[in-house]
Amino acid sequence: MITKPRGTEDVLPEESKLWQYIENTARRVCELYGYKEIRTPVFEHTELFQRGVGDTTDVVQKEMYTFEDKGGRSITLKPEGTATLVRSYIENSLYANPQPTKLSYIIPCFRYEKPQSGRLREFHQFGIECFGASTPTTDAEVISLAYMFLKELKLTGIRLNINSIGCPVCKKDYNQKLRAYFENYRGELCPTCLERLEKNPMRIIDCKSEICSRIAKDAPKMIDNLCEDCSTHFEGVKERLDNMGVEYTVNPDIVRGLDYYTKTVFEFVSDALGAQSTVCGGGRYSGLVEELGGKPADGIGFAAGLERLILVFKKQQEQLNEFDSVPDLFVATMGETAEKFAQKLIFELRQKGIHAQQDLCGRSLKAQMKYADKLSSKFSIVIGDTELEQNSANLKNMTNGGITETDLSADALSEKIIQEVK
RNA sequence: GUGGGUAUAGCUCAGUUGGUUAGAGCGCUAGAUUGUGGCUCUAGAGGUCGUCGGUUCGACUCCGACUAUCCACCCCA
Repeated sequence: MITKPRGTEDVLPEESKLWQYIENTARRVCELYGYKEIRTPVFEHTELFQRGVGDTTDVVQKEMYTFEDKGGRSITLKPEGTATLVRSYIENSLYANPQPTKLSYIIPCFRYEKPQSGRLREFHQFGIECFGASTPTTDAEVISLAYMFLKELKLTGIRLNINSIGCPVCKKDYNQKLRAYFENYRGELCPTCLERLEKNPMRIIDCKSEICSRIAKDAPKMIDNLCEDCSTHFEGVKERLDNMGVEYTVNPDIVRGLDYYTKTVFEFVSDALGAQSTVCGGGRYSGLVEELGGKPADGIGFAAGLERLILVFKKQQEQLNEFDSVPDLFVATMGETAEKFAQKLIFELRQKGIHAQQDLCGRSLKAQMKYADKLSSKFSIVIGDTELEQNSANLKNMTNGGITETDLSADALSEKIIQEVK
């Protein structure tokens, strides 16, 4: 037997209802906010991510699906969405439209990681990006979109954390302070954190090891070391979130792992998920458009992991059946003449928008009725020689057993069904 | 990439200190007098016990490797 590659998943029919519900909710909320969908390639030139996501990040260093195509180009399967959108924004001159440019996407992403629940090698993200607007109002709007999306999904146990990680100016000063602080504890830090001390001391704050996190507790916080511009920006964002009633916690310890973030960063975490609890994460990036060869423009966005949202859904008991099936008809038949007649009748009913089915396995009448029950058909009708002769049959309401007589025409049947449903 | 747990029917799981034809419930298929579902009863199909190798007279059971999966680290959505 050939099995699916490690870290991939089949979405079976039962579950795809949930996917569609989530995707439809995402699209609806985006429309409300004026975000337009953009569709981009599954793969890009490797360089885009090296420069966009950052050469030093784990994602680029060890998690990318990179290969050489037959023309000798280095190609990479998208590990995230932002770099691609920035590329597309520049390449298609979207900056020439009235700004800002508001884009949304639902894409598959690929990262070569060790799978565990909530972490796959192929996973899906719904995200948005807003280019060409640097006001705090923009940050607040973007965060509120994610907030509304999760609210509309009726997920419970989700909290919003926000932070500011500053701009290149204050980041530089801060990194120096941080490095100086951690130098005092050089002997106690874990090996990974010793590496971080050289490369990116901010990540030490995120370390889960007992010793490091105890040391990090008293380390200077970015949020206390913001330059004036960043500080007013952050205050502005908080004020506007408060104003809309979007609940959040300022968490000075959230540090995003992708290089491009500046100023506002945020994440939504679920208490139902264990280690991979971030259900949605994002932030502002000021230098990225320029870094990728465009004229300087600010950007801000987020991405939500669809598989993780689905996990949260499944853990929520009250999976209320709002995905209930529509009223439908099962046509049971006896004999070949009736079976052919039924197929044509069903064909016509479907054109009228009535959901209709018949047996395809050559079952006995009794078995057909059982099958109709398993399909949870709302209505059934039996057609045999008698019915064909009289051009009339009994329409049965499967929920209450009620019977209505009807002509054997698509018009009459669909009318009767619509009446019954009311 | 590191550490640990798990692997028996489509699903959830039993399987005695290693002993011959491997079980249950649910699901699936068919039937319970010939044209009507749900409940009940009966029967049937379905397993190279994750894979490969080792120990043994004999392995689902013990050992090893591999693979998959889960948990934590790491990383992130």
